Amino acid sequence: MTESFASTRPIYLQLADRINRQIVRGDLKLGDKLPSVREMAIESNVNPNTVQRTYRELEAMGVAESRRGQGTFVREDVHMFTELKENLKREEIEEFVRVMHELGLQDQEIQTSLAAFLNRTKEENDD
Amino acid sequence: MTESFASTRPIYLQLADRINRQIVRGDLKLGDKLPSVREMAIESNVNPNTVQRTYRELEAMGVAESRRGQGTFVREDVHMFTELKENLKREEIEEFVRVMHELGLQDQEIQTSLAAFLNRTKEENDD
Amino acid sequence: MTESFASTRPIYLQLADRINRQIVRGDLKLGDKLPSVREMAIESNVNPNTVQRTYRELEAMGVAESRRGQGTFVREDVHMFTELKENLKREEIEEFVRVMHELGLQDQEIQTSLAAFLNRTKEENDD
Amino acid sequence: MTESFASTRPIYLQLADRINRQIVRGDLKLGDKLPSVREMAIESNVNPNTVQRTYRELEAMGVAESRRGQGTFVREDVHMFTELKENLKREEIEEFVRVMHELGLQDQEIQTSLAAFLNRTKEENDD
DNA sequence: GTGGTCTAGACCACA
DNA sequence: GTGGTCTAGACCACG
Repeated sequence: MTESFASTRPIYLQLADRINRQIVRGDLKLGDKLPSVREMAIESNVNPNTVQRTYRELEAMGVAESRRGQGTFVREDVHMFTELKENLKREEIEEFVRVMHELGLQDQEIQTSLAAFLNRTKEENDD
Repeated sequence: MTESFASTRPIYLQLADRINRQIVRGDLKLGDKLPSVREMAIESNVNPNTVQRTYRELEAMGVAESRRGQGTFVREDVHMFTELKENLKREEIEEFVRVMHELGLQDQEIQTSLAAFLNRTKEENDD
Repeated sequence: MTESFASTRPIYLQLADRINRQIVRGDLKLGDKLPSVREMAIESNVNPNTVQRTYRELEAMGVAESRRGQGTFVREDVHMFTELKENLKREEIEEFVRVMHELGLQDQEIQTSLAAFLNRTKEENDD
Repeated sequence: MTESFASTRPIYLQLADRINRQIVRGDLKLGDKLPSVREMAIESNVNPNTVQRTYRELEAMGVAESRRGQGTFVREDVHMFTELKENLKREEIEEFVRVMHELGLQDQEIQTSLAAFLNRTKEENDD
């Protein structure tokens, strides 16, 4: 039997991913306060317990810290930021390379195809 | 309001994607018979109509052809195969570039990071 | 055994044909909104899914475009219009020639008969 | 309300049409015996009464004649044959011209388009 | 058996 | 409201 559909990564991790990306993009700055558990639960249409678990996860990853009575904040740690960015980058690259290998491409071809694509879109924007 | 989760690509397209990848990988050869609509429906835990729609989609894309009373087959057309492979490649690259841009990387940095990653893993395999 | 009767062209295609003819005749102008799926289903005494399929077909043919939440529209593309008209013409001619051949006429005779008919009706109108 | 689908010409007339075409094509010769009502009913998947009505219609049109105790035969009348052929031809041409006019073509253009089509298919067969 | 069509009815996403 | 997707289940046509 083939696998089913309906992507299965737990919601609390999907939410953590999203917040991580917001940090790396700069939509969330170091030191910023995250929405309260309840706010975030409403915004994201999930259960507050799920958000709670996401925030715990972010703490465990060293990305956020909760301050009793004040809320949860992005840690003010440049090293964390750099590392987070590197991690996301690495994960994306790993996945990309894995899939391209699956499509039968060699390392060299992957780089060539990427370069060609970037040149193509660059030219389009030059028009 | 933030977007919700799992706003999934329609099942019939996910299934088409999966079949396309099987063809490009060589798990399905040109001329191979796909599972019957009913078989595939059971394998994939979806309704036969959904599979029907997938097969119709594959036919519209020129990837498969249905022979009434016999089944649905991968078209024996090398040109199709080449094009399909190119399309999947392009889509993966587009998505990769999109995400990397979202992480704040410039075109140049994307290429550098990829090259670095490939060198690193290459050295590991050389060990 | 002789063939049965009324082995009809699928309803969703008959409906597409009808709409195409309305466009070519000018009953539907480029950019016009088609009746909503539900309206058309009632007007035509068919299931909404059947209309949906018709509209999907028209979209695949490049004749219509669906705008989620707004409706389905005749594409505003003169090239499409010209091509559609040519296609309908060709199909009618093919069918006509096929039937006339079946009645035992040669290509030359078909043209002669048509010319005679047109002259006859022209004279009638001159009266 | 738009018209419904499911073509409505009565079966007994559809069957008469079919027989007429067989005569004009020469599949049925003058003087040939038509299948018995029962045979034809089985062949055509219709009720014997329907066939009976078809044969009556063919008699009324002067195309067939029933001989008590022997069956129904194509009338041995060359004039009838010529006229029948002319009628079918005329009907097809009328319909064709009607539709082409509906597509916006002038008499002259109809002839030109037909000639072009015949030349095109002729060349293909010359290949 | 196969794929193809159609219906009925549900729910979702967009706006 | 709109179109889009999915399910359930029926029936047909081809071979």
